[in-house]
Amino acid sequence: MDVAFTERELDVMTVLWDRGPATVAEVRERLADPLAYTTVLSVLRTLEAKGYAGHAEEGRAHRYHALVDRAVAGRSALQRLLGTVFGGSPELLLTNLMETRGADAAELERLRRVLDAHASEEER
Amino acid sequence: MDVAFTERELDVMTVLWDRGPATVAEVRERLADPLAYTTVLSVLRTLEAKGYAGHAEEGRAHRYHALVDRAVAGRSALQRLLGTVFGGSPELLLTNLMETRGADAAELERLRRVLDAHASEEER
DNA sequence: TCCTCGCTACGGGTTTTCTAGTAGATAGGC
DNA sequence: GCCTATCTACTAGAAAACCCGTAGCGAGGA
Repeated sequence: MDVAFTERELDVMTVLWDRGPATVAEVRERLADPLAYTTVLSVLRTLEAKGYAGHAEEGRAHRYHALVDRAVAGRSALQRLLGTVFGGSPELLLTNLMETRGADAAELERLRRVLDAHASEEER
Repeated sequence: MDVAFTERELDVMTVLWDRGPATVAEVRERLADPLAYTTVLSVLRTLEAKGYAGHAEEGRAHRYHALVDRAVAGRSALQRLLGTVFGGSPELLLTNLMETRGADAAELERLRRVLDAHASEEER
């Protein structure tokens, strides 16, 4: 499954992923940019029209929830990025990631473990 | 510096990054999607208008070249992705990357080295 | 010379994105 | 019962993205 969000849609989806099902007002107050209530509603509706989100009635309000998994969206985006900006090289991607945000020892250790986990996966 | 490309612009920039300065025709033939000559020209012109690309005259043709570094574009995109889809967690990002495309032993080794390089960087 | 080919310039049409206002319904307080 | 606050539905308009056609120009071959 391939997924593609616009910038604004991604902002909204992030809220749904982070906080779980939310009403328009809840999404709105967690958004970084100050948008009108109806603007947020519009974005949620397009998201729903595209099949990326759904909603359940809750009293008078609608509670929206993500229909695509965060990981799935991540895969699409990462693959795209890998194929374009990073020329298909995971090392380049990782290097770039490391250079930008300094990782402390603990985080480096966690990252190593991710690689280790995948290494043992490979053996089987 | 923050950079943001549309999907199509990214396709075109990728060609410029991969192949170096190129004419409209050259970009066009390396694009995955079959686009009209004038369409490619339009994209190149938008890129230039945004300051992301430039061109030099070459006979009757124009040879376009990237003005933003691949790494800079990568940083912007990665940061954005990290902050939204991956909830700020590099481990999650790396995990996703590993899960999608199986990495062989050699590649895992290269990735480890990237982390090592950054670890020694940290010590200083 | 004349015609064709390849290139840019210019213009334009369609769709999507982004933002928000207005209208109308309803629940809850006074 | 009535007013107010809060929702959704509907509408809308500007801007951007996307795609391409036509015109016009100049080089190079017939």
